[in-house]
Amino acid sequence: MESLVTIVSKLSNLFGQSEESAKEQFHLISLTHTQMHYLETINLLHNPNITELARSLKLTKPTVKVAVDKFIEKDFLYKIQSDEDRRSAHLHLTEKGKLINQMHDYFHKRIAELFSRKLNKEELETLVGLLNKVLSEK
Amino acid sequence: MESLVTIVSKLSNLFGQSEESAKEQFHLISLTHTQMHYLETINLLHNPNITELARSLKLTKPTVKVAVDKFIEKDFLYKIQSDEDRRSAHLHLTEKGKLINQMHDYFHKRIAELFSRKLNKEELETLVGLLNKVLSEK
DNA sequence: TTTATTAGTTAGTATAAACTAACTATATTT
DNA sequence: AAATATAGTTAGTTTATACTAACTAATAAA
Repeated sequence: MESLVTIVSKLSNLFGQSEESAKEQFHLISLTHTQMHYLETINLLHNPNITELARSLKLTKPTVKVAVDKFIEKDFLYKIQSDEDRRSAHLHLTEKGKLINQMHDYFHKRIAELFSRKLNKEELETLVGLLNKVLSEK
Repeated sequence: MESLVTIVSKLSNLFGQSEESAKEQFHLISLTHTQMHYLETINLLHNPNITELARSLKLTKPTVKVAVDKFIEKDFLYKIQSDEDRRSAHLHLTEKGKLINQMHDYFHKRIAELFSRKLNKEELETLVGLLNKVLSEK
C-alpha cells in the first residue's frame, strides 16, 4: 500500500509538470490558473451564457462579467445574442481561445507517449485494461 | 493509442477533482492556487530564505516578500534568523502551514484507495509494477 | 580598508479577481 | 395590465499578485 501511495504521488507530479510545460509550449504562460479555468469551463459547458458560467464557477455574475469582458478584449471569446431570449448572450471560444483545448490534448498525448515508450505492447495493453477497470463506474 | 490518451485524460481529471475535494476537506478553500504553490515550494525547498524561494518560483524578491508577510500574518509561516549570515532568514511552515502537505497526502491516499477498491491483489501488484516502470528514470 | 555584492526591505504602481448594491431591459406570472 | 423574476450591466470596494526603483545592513573581494 505504501508503494502505491508513492506512485500516485509521483504520477500527480508528472501530470502537474507536464501540464506546466505544455502551457509554455502553447505560449499560454500569460494566462493565470483562474483564466485557464474559465476557458476550460466555457468549453465544457458549450457556449454558456454569463449566468450559467457564473453558476458553474460558483462566482457572482459581475465577477464573471468583468473576466469575460477582458477575454473578449484579448480575443479569446466572443458573444452571440440569443434569438429566444433577447436578454441573453452565448459565449463562444475564438481560435485563440480553443488553444487551451489543444494544449490539454497535447499534454495528454505527451503522457500517453511516455507510457508507450516505457512499456512494450503487451504491458501497455495490460495497463490500459487495469486503468480502465479503475476508472469504470461505481 | 486513442484509448490510452482517453485514459490519461480521465486520470488527469480524477487527480484534479480529487485535489479540489481534499482542499475543501482541509478547509483550505480560502487559499488561492498561487498561495498553495508557495507553501508547497517552501516545503519542497526545506526552509528556504526569501532569495531562494523567489528564484525557485521565478518571481522577484519584493513580490515574494509581500506574499510571505501575509502568510506570517495569517500564521502559516514563521521566520528564523540565520546564524551564519545575519542578513538572511529561513522560512518555516507552522502546523497550520503543514496542513497543505497533509492535504496532499490525504488526496494521494484517497486515489490509492480507489485503485485498491477496484482491483484485486494480483491486479494491483501488476499495476504497481507497470507504473513503476513508466515512472523509472530515463 | 575601501569597494562591490548580497539579503532583505520599503515605496509606489498596475492588473487580476472577488464582492455588494443598484440599475436597465426583457420575459414571465398573476 | 400590473407585478415579479431574470439576464446582464455599472459603479465602487477590497485583496492578491506582480513589477521597478531605491534603500539599509551585512558579507565578501580588491
